Amino acid sequence: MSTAPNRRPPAVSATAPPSSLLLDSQLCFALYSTSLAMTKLYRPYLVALGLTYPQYVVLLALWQRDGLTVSELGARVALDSGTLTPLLKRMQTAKLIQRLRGTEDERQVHISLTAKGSALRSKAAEVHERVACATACSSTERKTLTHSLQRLRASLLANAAS
Amino acid sequence: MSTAPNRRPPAVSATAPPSSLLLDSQLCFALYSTSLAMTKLYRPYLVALGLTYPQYVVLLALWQRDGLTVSELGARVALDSGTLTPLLKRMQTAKLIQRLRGTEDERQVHISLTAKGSALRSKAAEVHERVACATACSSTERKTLTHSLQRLRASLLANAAS
DNA sequence: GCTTTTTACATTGCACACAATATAATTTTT
DNA sequence: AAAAATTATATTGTGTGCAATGTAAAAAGC
Repeated sequence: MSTAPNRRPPAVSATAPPSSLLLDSQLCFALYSTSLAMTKLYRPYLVALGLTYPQYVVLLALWQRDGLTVSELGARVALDSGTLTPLLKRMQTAKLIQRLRGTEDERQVHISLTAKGSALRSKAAEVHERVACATACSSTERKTLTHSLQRLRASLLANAAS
Repeated sequence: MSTAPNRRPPAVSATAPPSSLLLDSQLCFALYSTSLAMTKLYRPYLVALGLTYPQYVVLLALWQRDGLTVSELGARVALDSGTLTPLLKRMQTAKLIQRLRGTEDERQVHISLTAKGSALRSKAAEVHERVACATACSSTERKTLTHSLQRLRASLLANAAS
């Protein structure tokens, strides 16, 4: 690696970039950076429960409906087997879930909560409270934003790779 | 791994979970899954340019202001050196950027665009257009949502680890 | 019934994210 | 000015995300 001049080059390109390419004007970056910030906010609370954020999401899905197959879970949390298989194995090692091969259809693997996994639900509710506070949004504002994001997500999925 | 009963257990827990823990009611999951969906939408367009999404974000920052140090860039895109250092090395290998050790302060590394990196800007503008279409949002709707997310992000950062 | 196709999950490889730690250069303190 | 503290970047290790591929079971076609 060579050396750079002491003073930085002109701050802005000679030809000003179109305003659409300004980092802070982009919806995608607002989404990306806010999602990372949300995960960072969750981290210390979840670490205290021995969880990562994606593992927490999997538990949310299972608390709502236990015994899902890997692909049903994948559809629910929008992750594929390449992500879920190792994640679920770690959760099994942590004794949060069981992975049971289906008897009716032996290709399927059913994921079910252990007592330990079920018991985390009440602590998760506390975490949710703390995070909700940190958003500095009213319940109504959170709901409105959640709906906007869900609508956007539906559009993005509908128009993917088209 | 053992075997599971053919029929899944009762769909919903005996004690219904508090509505706040329903996956689809959570702002955090709406953020997380929508951000992943956005990245997925970008992927094919960016692959055609030899970029990943975080690399595209770094280019957006550099097109706006070239010659940033690693930490200035990190502040701009909300990523730390553990993420940026290997990412920037890959971008250097791809001849998109240069990494130049500072002469005034030799701890710093200045990141500057190569001709190839600068030239990608016009193609990125095309990608932005296509993605904007796929959001199925008006320009006004996108701006409103972007501002809401920026406000949320500021609150999350302000209340992190408190 | 047997082959072909499809489906469900697992594996591999690459690129993030990030905590924790290391290293070297600068600044501050004394 | 020498020692201590701080700062800037790099390294290591763990855990995602995801494309591409592999494998085995089930379904479809003949």
